[in-house]
Amino acid sequence: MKQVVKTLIEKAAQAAFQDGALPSADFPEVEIASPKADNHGDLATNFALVMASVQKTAPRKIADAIVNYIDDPDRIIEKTEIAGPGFINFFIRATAWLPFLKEIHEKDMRYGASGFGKGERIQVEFVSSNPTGPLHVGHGRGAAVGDSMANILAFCGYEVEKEYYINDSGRQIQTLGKSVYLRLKELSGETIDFPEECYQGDYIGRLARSLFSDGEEVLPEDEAAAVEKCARLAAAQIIQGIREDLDGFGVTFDRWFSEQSLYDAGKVDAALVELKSRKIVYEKDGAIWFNSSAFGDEKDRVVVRRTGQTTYFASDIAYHLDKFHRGFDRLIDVWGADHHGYIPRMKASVEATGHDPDRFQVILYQLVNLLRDGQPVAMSTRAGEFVTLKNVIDEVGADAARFLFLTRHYESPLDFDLEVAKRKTNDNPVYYVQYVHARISSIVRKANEQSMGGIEWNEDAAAALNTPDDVHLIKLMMRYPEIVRNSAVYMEPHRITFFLMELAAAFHAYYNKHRVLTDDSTTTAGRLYLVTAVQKVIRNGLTLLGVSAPEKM
RNA sequence: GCGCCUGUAGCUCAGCUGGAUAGAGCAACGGACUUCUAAUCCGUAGGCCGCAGGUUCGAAUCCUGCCAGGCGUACCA
Repeated sequence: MKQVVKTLIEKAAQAAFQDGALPSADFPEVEIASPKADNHGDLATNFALVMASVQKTAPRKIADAIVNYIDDPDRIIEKTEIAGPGFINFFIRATAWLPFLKEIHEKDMRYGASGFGKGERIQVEFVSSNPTGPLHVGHGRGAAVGDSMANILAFCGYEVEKEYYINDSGRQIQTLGKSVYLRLKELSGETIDFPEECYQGDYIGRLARSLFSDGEEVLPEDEAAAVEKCARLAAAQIIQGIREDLDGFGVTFDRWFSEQSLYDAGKVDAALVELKSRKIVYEKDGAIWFNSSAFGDEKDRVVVRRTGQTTYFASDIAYHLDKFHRGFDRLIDVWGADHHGYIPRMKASVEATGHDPDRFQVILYQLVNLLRDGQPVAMSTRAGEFVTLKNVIDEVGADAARFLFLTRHYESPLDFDLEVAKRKTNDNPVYYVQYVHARISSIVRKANEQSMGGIEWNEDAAAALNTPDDVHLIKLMMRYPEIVRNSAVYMEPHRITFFLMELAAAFHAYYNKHRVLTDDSTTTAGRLYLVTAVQKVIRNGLTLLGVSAPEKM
């Protein structure tokens, strides 16, 4: 509809210019908006305002000229008004909306989809939590954002791959091995002094026990080898747990990428060689430094320590280089805000290795505060005492958790209240939205029981949809494809969430005001056609968010 | 100190990338279930959009400077 009106305006402006009613043919892009206030019409444009300076004419005069030259053969427009400083408001004839309803039914699961991405290859990397302990709520937010972002991009015609990067190499893994090893010694009766830098959580002890309780695995005598073995087994076990937790959250990956595999394939060395040949690393104080300050970072960064060990940054450079080598056009990393200091150096490394830094994007989500009834839940990672993501999902359910994570812009800190998440009221919008789907399912069931006719398009039935409430729902649903697209463009999944809440509110209001199943078969058919369209849009949106659309509640 | 994020109704948050009278939910108050699911709806009340300048037809939105909170500032990740 926006397109239709836009074309009408463009043609009108041309015609006005040819007739001399407008002095200049230098027209800007026509922008059509859906006004908030009903008395501002169904659609509106600020075209005349934007053009005022170029035309050197008062905005209202320009608006006048354009309105006069609008040629509307299909009589889509009921009337136009020039308002305020020079807005043109369009009032669309009620029946002109109906064809779009048909479109929703025809496109069905694909309504809202587009080819916008043109098959561009995007990799979304998210969670990528170190395999040194279970996931907590913060990771849940990253998982929800990353996963639905990937869904949305795929729905918009991008070719998307989801990846989890496993830091299964380096010092943290060593520390993990040592922690497990020491707990094992403890189990066998030794008293040991558990170092502060080791992982403190109870899960380390449980892990140690489970790994060696069946007697299949035996520790080598040599301590270094024993620690090494503990590290390997423990990391594998933890990753398995992470995978299961994410599975329970409805999050899956196309690929789990091991950091160690980069070393094994010599890719970290290769990346360092490449940096050397480009002369963007240098030696100082026995270490090798990456000249990231030349690419906008605030200082240079070490890639090889004095000890000869590479830093995580070195393998991260190699990793992202590898992503580009795999042919991705765009890389999106989803990180917690506590990593934001890492962005400039990663951007720098992308540029330094010869790639466009704009093709590497980071979604930085702010941290999650876990609450219960408004009171903070203690989350001491150091002491290893924290509520895991699994705990949260078990308590509130995956749907509620996922939806809640997406009810805020990711740049806004999130208070996640366990008690609110469990509530089945308007406090907790998941159920509010899912309830729409369940309610409509129920209506359809009832209609089938009473054989009140199918849900087919026919002109008479559609013509029964002539109240402002009918049109309001249709107009809302027509905005959905644009919402999805903007959600992809700006990488903001929460736009879908808010749209769903708005559509849900409109439906609930409609439901309370208008009976769908009536004595009049034409009206019934029309309304069934309308509400089942709503049902489809709700289901499509929830699907993008990774939330189920229940038939019953 | 420097960098990033945030500041909008009592609380939790939106605000379509500069548009018209700033919107929801919760909490408060008053209403609606013999009717398709009340996990719902209708109404009332609630605002110096952190503060001060600037940019222009027009600013919650863009720029500058302050103020407050969070995070970061390693040869940790």
